[in-house]
Amino acid sequence: MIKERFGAELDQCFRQGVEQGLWSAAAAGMYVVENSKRASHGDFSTNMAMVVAGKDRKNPREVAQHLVVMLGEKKDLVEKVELAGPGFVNVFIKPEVWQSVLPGVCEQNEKFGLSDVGAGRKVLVEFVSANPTGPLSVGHGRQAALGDAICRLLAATGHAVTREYYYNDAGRQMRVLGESVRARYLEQLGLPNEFPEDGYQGEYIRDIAAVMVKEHGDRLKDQVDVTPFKQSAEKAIFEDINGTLLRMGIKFDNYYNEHSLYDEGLVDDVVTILREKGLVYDQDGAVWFKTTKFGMEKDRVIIKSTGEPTYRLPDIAYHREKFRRGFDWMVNIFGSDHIATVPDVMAGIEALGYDQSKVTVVLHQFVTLLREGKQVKMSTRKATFVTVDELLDEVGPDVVRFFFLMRKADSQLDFDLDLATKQSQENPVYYMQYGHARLASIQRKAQELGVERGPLAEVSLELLVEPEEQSMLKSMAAYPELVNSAALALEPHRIIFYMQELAGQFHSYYSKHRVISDDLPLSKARLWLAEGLRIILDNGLTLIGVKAPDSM
RNA sequence: GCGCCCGUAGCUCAGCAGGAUAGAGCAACGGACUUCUAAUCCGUAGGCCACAAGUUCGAAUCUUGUCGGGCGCACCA
Repeated sequence: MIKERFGAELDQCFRQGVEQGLWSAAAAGMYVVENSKRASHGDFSTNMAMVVAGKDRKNPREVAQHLVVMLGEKKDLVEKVELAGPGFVNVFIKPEVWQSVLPGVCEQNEKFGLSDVGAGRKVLVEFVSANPTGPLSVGHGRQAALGDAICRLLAATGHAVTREYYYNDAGRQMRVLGESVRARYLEQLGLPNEFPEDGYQGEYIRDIAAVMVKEHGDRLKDQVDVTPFKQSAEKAIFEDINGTLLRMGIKFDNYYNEHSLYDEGLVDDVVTILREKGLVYDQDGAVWFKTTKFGMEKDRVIIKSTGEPTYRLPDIAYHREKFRRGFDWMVNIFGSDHIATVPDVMAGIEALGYDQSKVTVVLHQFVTLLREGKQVKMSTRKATFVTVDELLDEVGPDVVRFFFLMRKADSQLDFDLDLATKQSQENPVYYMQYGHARLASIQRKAQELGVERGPLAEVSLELLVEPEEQSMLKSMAAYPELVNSAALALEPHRIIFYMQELAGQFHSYYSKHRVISDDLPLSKARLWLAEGLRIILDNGLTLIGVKAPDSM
């Protein structure tokens, strides 16, 4: 907010310089304003002089000198301006300007930081999308936390968000699942059975079979078609998955069944359209998509010689439906093992005449689970994977979400179970939550003592002059910009890093200064400051789906 | 062999669009609770930003190459 104001003033100085013939307009839009890293460099600094000098072949320090004079005249915003180094211009903002951010924070309260940069654009975010073959594992957990936080960020920035879960209950995987259940069913009836070679060995299969024995007795023992087993399994597993997601606080708006694409002839449509465009051909009994036309190394099969489509075809049809449903932006969140599918689908979108730049794929790297410092090996087929439910049992939803979000998606993530389990200083989750609890506690204490912070308009905010107070106000002013950039970059981890920093500033301040004291005007100002901090911690935690407790 | 991601302090990682003396947490060491919650704070120590070249006023950041780790490269999803 303040940075934008300063940026506008700087632009005006630039234009003024052009008018006065001090420099050309060549550098327009090429210079930047940044937050100074060092207090001695002021609040903001700009490289404008160096960029201008580079374009016009002038001496940067001379250009900077002009700028220093011009900025010095912005007396309602600027305290002082300094020329430094090779031509940086460092600007110190007046304390009262920083103090003025506080009323905005407190009045907007839970709305502070929200924006409408999304302008109501319709965004479809697809994530988790695990087929119902078993409980959600740790990898899905990362995707769930990431996807949901991205949705929250997009919603906070004025996008109309739809959360969608895409699944397939018709493929080979599901058939094997049905066969696995049947084998356990027969086993529990004491009948001969053959467990599929690549069957699902998890205990949950036995549970599903047991329910079937209870409901149907041995009536299904001669059942040749696996459908009833498959259906029971799907139902039970989806209930389980949804239960897990709900424990994490995640609700989808829509579940999209791949099968419906076939029922509505949408898969055939794609083949027909591509064939008409000459982008498809038959060879060796299979149908091939000319992906080489879209810069890929070789063509890909979309219908196998058995007549079954490969996963690409319904994926393409699904994306075509996303476009036809009128979304302006489609965000797909995939594990890095799905990298290979991305170019295929993108080629399909392009081939069908849609704009692939409207599709953004967020790939996240794998999760390594550590227990006692050692990696826990996981396999879906064997029962050796750790489920999200187990994580939730051990550490609770706040810790789970936090750990999954604290790294950027590109990085591999170590989930250290021992660290996550610790309710101590080593566990970074509590740092922010504790900050919020402390801030809430201060307000309670003030009430107990009968110290009213009173109406904001009557509070002497000019008393907030401590360096710690100034720097917290500065951080607070940067929050809305942070939310915007995190949303547009689809990077929730930025919120976490910001809040760790803000909570740190507060903890440090807390141990150095007292909010409530004998000085009533000062107490009031600081109580409002504390309230502003609490609001931002609350809002930020909400964005990543972690609770902001009033006491711990 | 090819494609994508990663390589920054002992460990786990930030570093926004190239900017000034590279940051945080944990671990280590030394301190601080009669005062609004010590799940906290203060201090010390810790670095060839994997390596090499290039681009430029300036590179952890951009380009190329090398090395190391992860994930892919199906008529599986």
